[in-house]
Amino acid sequence: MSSPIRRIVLADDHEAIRLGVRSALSVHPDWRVVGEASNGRDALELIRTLQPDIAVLDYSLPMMNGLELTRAIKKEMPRVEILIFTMHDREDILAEVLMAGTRGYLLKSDASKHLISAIEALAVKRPYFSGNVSQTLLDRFIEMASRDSTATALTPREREIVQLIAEGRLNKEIAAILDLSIKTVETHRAAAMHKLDLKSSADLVRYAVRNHIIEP
Amino acid sequence: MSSPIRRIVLADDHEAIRLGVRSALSVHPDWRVVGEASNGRDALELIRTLQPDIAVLDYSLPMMNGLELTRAIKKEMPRVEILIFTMHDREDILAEVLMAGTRGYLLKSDASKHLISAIEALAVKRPYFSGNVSQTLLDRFIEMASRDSTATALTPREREIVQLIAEGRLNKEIAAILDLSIKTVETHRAAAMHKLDLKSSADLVRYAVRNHIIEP
DNA sequence: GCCGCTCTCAGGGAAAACCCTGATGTGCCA
DNA sequence: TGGCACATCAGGGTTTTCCCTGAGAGCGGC
Repeated sequence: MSSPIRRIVLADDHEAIRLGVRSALSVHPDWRVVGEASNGRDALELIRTLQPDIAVLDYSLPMMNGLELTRAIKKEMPRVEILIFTMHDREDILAEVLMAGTRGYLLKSDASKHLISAIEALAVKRPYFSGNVSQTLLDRFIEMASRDSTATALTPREREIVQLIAEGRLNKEIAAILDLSIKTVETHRAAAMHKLDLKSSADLVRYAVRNHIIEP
Repeated sequence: MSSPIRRIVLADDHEAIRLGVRSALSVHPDWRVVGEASNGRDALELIRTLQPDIAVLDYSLPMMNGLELTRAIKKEMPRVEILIFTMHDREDILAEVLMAGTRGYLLKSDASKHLISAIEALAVKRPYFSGNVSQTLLDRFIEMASRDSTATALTPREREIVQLIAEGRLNKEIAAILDLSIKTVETHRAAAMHKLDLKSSADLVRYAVRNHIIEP
């Protein structure tokens, strides 16, 4: 079985680094670097238009740093997986970017050996981290990240309602359970489905199963 | 974590054997023998009323033998797991009862050592077999059994339509794909949901995921 | 040859989901 | 203090699902 194509966008203010990453990624036949940016603002615009699977972002980007950029991307396009690429081996930065929704963190000093593995991990939606980050911090966030996954995009209320829908409840029942009007339930349902780009409620159930919001 | 309660019905024409099985099962705190029958017809009636999780059936039952009984049960109540309990170590019988929908086959000579394991297996919907049945036969049927699971109850057409529904297709789309009228699709959908005792299409999707009809 | 199962389709009505727009209140935070 | 995200609700319409009954054709088993 061949792995699906992964479309990748790079953002780093140093052309040399972009070139290095690009050539490192070229060893993999199914990975396509579809765009590059040298600052955060351009990167966001580029990612909006290209909708890549993975974004490799320098933490210290001009105009808009990797952290702000990550937040912006995750807010708009939660399905884009983000690998933060930095020279800082600092726990506070890692914690920040993890909370912003990143699932990969790679030190530039580790790049040559680990870049491939990091992209591979993100390609199948698994987290990847390098550096001497504390194991406990890592565990805590991996746990959270894999539990939440792309569900980060949903508000708590939406998530709650998605869960009830996926459990097979009718809007009417949900309204009764949560003491809301049916209209409100409909609104949340529609909002969630729109955010996640789901077309039918069957899609929604599969989403909920994949993201461990419910058990199959 | 505590395992859920398993409700069990016994059917054997020898009281002594029922007593033996009952006491063997009593070692397990979560297993309840909720009913006993000494012939096939009574057994079917009992299973209809009690709707147990598991039925332990003698193959050579009076009135209606284990094979016919299995067919009847699986047709009406596919979720009831069946353990055939027999003194015949014969491949043809095994093949018969497997095709009828049994997922457990236990020789009376093996009862003391294997009864517990057999029930344990069925309780978590895994097949169990004892005796010197041929490995190839066994493999072939385990494969089929685990792929089909309780989905045996569905006709091929129903299964096909359940799959498409679970993939998020509308009745209209399914009708177009299979070149049927929407009404026919509705009929199959309703039949499948009724057979499987599903209330909403969300239930149907979860069923499809659990039974590997679709990937989440 | 009749019985039962499967697959096919239909009518018709009730219920629910889906879609869009618009509106109000609340709380946060820059 | 104005903007923004979130949560709440409504009107009003279209589409889809859900539910029921009924029915004919084909096919394999007893």
